[in-house]
Amino acid sequence: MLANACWLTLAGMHHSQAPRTPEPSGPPAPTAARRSDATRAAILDAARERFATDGYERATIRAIAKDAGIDPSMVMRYYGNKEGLFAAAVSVDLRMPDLGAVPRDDLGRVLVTHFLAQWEENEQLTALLRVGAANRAGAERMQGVFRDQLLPAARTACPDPEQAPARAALATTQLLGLALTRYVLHLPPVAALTRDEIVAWLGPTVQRYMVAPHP
Amino acid sequence: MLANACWLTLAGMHHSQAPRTPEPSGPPAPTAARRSDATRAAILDAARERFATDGYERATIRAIAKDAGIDPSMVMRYYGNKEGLFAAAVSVDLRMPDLGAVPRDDLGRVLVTHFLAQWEENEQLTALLRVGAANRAGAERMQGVFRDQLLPAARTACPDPEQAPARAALATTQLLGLALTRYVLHLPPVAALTRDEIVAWLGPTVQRYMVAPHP
DNA sequence: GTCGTTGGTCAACGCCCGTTGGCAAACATG
DNA sequence: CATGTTTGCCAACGGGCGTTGACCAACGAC
Repeated sequence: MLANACWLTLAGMHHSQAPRTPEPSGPPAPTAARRSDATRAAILDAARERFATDGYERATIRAIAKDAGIDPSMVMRYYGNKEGLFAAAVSVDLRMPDLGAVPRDDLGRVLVTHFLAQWEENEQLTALLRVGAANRAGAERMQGVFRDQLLPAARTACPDPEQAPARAALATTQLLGLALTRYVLHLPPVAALTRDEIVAWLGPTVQRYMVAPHP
Repeated sequence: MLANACWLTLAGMHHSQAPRTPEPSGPPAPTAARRSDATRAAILDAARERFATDGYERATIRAIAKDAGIDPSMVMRYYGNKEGLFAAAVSVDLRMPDLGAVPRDDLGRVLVTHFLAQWEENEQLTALLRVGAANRAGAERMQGVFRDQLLPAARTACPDPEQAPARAALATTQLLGLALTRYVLHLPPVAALTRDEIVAWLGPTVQRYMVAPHP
């Protein structure tokens, strides 16, 4: 989950910590529990919330540290720098279902329902969207999510896999537009829609983008 | 155009300038030409570009002034503060056509075509989108554009004007999602689409959101 | 008990930001 | 030419930022 911690530059992780215990062949835990795990988790929680509500620049390390109840220098020790913190705090997993197993006529509804649920239970998605709009590096991170998670799923659903990138991208325009207007801009008429209304309206759109013949 | 210059706080415009010439009943020009108009325009141009490419926080007054070839203090004198500069630089006019005169079956294609053209010839739209995603005040500004420009246009096009807010909002999710992925995130498969392809794919979507019966 | 390791605080550095006020040149007006 | 206004530059301010390194307390192994 912390695999790609170096995100914009390659300079981060000066204070990276290796696990202490050299595997005494005891329990099968690959990394031992550290005494500071609670603090680390508190930092990540605070960071996720700040990044989601304030965006990258306005989410200061000092504010995140204060939210977590510790000193700003702890953030630096555990995550190297601000970029490392963002990389550690925001590791999006869309939990894409197996689209091959979904009845073809339900694809649109299933996708919209899935994304609505993901977005409302995981504030990392809003954080990533905000930073993606603010930052070139954030935009590249979003491209990575599209490439590594959405595209493979689309390939299993599209009739012609060669069309998968375009079709997945079209669906993404609709789904990200919904997220932007509803969770970031808070456009009143969008925020007022119920989930069922959104699925009823957007489902056919995504359905068409995914499987309808090229217009 | 500079009407609502005070944007976030009410503190701006300390150095607001009134026109000097007290209307000598000469030419019908309401405000006389100032010697500094070229500089003012250069500042606004540089500000629009910086806000569009860097977003609000990273677009510094110092960088904008350097781009315009003048001293940062000039920006303060002419536009009060950073918020005043943004308000002056970004005054979006979507130039909405009279949708009542558009054949009902062409509504979707006309709207998508119009937005594509607007977006590609006016970098203020990208600037506003970036700031809207970064900033609560920016988001409110986008809400204002929706309320004052999109909604009135939608009322003349929707069969039932009572449904206009929801229908205009749905169309906005699709159009802003396109702008976000194409002009901000630069998602490769979206950037690769031609304008005609976009119109062919998104036109029916917007058409349905605007006039199709409630699902 | 002793001592290395870990968790955590504190004070500060250097930088860049928005912003301010003073001053010099260019201009306009009589 | 003399005077007031506009245009512009310069140097600085106060503050917040990311970041660093010294220092202390608690813990764990032997």
